[in-house]
Amino acid sequence: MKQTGDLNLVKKINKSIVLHHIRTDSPISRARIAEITGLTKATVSSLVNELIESSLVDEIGVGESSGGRKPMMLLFNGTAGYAIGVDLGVHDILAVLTDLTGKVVREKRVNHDNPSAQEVIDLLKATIRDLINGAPESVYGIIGIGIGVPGICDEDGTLLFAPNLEWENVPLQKYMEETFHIPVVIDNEANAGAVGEKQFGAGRETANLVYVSIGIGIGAGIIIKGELYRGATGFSGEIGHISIQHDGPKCRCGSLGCWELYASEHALLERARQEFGSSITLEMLLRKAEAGDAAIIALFERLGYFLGVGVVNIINSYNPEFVILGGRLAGAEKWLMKPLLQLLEKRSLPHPRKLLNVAFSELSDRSTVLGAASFAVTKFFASTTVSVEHN
Amino acid sequence: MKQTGDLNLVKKINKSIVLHHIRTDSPISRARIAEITGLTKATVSSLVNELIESSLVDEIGVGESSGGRKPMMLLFNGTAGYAIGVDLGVHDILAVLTDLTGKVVREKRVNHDNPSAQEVIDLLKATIRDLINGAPESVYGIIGIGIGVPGICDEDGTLLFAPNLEWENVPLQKYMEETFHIPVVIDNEANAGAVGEKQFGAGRETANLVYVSIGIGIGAGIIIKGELYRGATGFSGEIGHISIQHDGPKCRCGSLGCWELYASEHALLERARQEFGSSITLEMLLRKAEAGDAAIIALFERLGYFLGVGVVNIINSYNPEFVILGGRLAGAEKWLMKPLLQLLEKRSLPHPRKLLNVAFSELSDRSTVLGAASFAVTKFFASTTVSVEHN
DNA sequence: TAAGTTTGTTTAATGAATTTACAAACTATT
DNA sequence: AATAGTTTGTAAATTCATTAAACAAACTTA
Repeated sequence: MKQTGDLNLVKKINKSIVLHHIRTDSPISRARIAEITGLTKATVSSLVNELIESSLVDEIGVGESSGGRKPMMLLFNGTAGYAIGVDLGVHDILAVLTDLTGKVVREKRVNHDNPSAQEVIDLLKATIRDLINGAPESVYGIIGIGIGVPGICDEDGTLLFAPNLEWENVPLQKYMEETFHIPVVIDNEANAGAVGEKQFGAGRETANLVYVSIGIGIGAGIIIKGELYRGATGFSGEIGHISIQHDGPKCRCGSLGCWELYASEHALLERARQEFGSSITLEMLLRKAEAGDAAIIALFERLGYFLGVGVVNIINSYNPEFVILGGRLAGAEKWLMKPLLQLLEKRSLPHPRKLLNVAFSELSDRSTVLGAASFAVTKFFASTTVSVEHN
Repeated sequence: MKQTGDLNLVKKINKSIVLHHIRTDSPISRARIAEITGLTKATVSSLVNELIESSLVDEIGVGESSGGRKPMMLLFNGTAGYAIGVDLGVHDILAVLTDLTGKVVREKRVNHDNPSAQEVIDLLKATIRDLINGAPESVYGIIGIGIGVPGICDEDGTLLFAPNLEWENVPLQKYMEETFHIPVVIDNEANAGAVGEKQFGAGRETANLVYVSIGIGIGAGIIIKGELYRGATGFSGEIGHISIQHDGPKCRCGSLGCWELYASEHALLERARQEFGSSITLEMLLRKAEAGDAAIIALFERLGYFLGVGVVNIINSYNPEFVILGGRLAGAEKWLMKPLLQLLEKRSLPHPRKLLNVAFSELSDRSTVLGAASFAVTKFFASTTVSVEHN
């Protein structure tokens, strides 16, 4: 059912707008917020005072006058609460405690060699418990947990299918909420990564971006008009399984010639092992390329070409302003970027390309974990200031 | 700038909700609307009376009692105004006059053999003028014009690039508004087609669908949560230029192995002409296939296969509930569908496919023209009942 | 015929924003 | 210094759409 309008809705909308400006443009005065938003000074004043009341905003003293009374500057109080962000990887768990601005306060990384789901979940709980116990005192305490997972989830936070973990139908959100009794958000690691890059990384200035997560497979998180696009049922972005060769080799998904068979880290290593022995790792390849090994450099350049093929497909179908490539391959940027850009220049449609930018992640392996924490913070604010999404 | 909330916004939201229910669930009583929406009877009554005042709603007499006073039934007044919808094709113009419910009142189809842009625009104007002159008297008159074009447009209604018309940078919206002095909406024919199918065709029950327009090229219109998705800058959906063979033949777009080189009507005819002579047409192919010509049927089956390859890519990247195939190839459905479905069954990911449906258009060649008219109607209601989109 | 139900309107109350006014604090000018 | 003008933030009165409560009219059922 559609959400109807009433006075409550009006207040929530305006309060969230005011808070948004304090979060992004602070330090800022009441008068300036009124000017920017079009709300009257009286309205802004009233809403700001409620936000101060609820500890989300602080007055930090007077600012510079522009020819009249000095303004009282407002600051978002990032330490009114803390969030947990988790990147549940195939071989390790990266977890962070952030404040409400997304600043990392503590961080834990633990390995697991992919034992049973139960053992990984227990490890996950212990890791989170540890971060919670070490969190500073605050008004709202731990406001929520966000978890990025390497697979497909539904709206209830059940991990439906994670091929590389070999998990199926794990109700992760339920488990976590039963354990910690705070709101939990579960989403795909590429979606979380896209949000991480949008909020804290290379995509801060961009409303439309695609984050391509390159690892064992290839996934993508798509941000449209500043918001994550999830597709019809919440599991879109399986872009690694776009076929770039309709009669190519068979993929485990059933299709033929999927992009991730050519352009993933896994594909690179497979090929390198065929040519140079089975014990080779990405770190070794990077070292050899750095030392000038032409055969290895050629291998990276070939990968750059195939990355480009898929990126052209992304550009032509999603038309983003920014494509951000994430994952450990960022370390090979210097060999990948040239063939990739050459291919884009040659092959993408002129109109979509005009505004386009391609870059590797700025956050290295933190995009997902920061995005996951950001999910928790967003959910917190949605419940306190605006809650339009009820359906 | 974000839209702030005030009483005006509340009223617009609620009025549009009430009108929406009268448009879709009529005949319906005030009491029933209050029940469905959660608004009070008093609020609904007040809003309905304003809608009656503005001629958009009529009382059509009392309905059946369910044990008390008989309800006064309300009906949307579809003839309070009329809209023009146009499908500007490469070889012809199809234009319709519809009422506010989308019902076609008059229709005109004229051929043009792609002369200069100016001549086509003059023909377009004459065609529209003719429909306007023949429109019935109504309260609001002609409320707007929607035009679907075979190319890429910007937000100002300029046709940036239409390869098959050989047009570039034609400010069509400006021309039309200067001529007719009513609101004009310009959009890609595939986008219009998607909206047409969503409103009036196979996609009525579906919130997430992709309409694939197969003609000289292949385009797509994407509907997410009931709304058209336009990508970052308004020219997304160039899905025909997704490469399905990274080292395939060169496309006019610059890339290699684009889907439309394999699966468009144009590609089919090219191949047929190579094999069976240069004078062959789609109609001839259909007739021969109908007569049992195995070579021709094989040609269609091959096309079905390649349609499937692209549809799998669409499913994996957009994850829609429904893929609707439009264009003249609908006539070959019986030979295309089997290889297409076989391919889907084999190649698409299990989760996205679960809810998926694939079908040919129900509206034959009217999807675009009806969608275009619907654009005009939507714009009209946006300006009279809700106008949130100002930025 | 009486009792209960449903519809739709009327009236009063609520509350969030706006408008207007204003005091406080500051800068610039004479 | 004194004065004028500007800017900030609050206060009081007004506006207006919704809600809640009451009610009259119209209808069904026992």
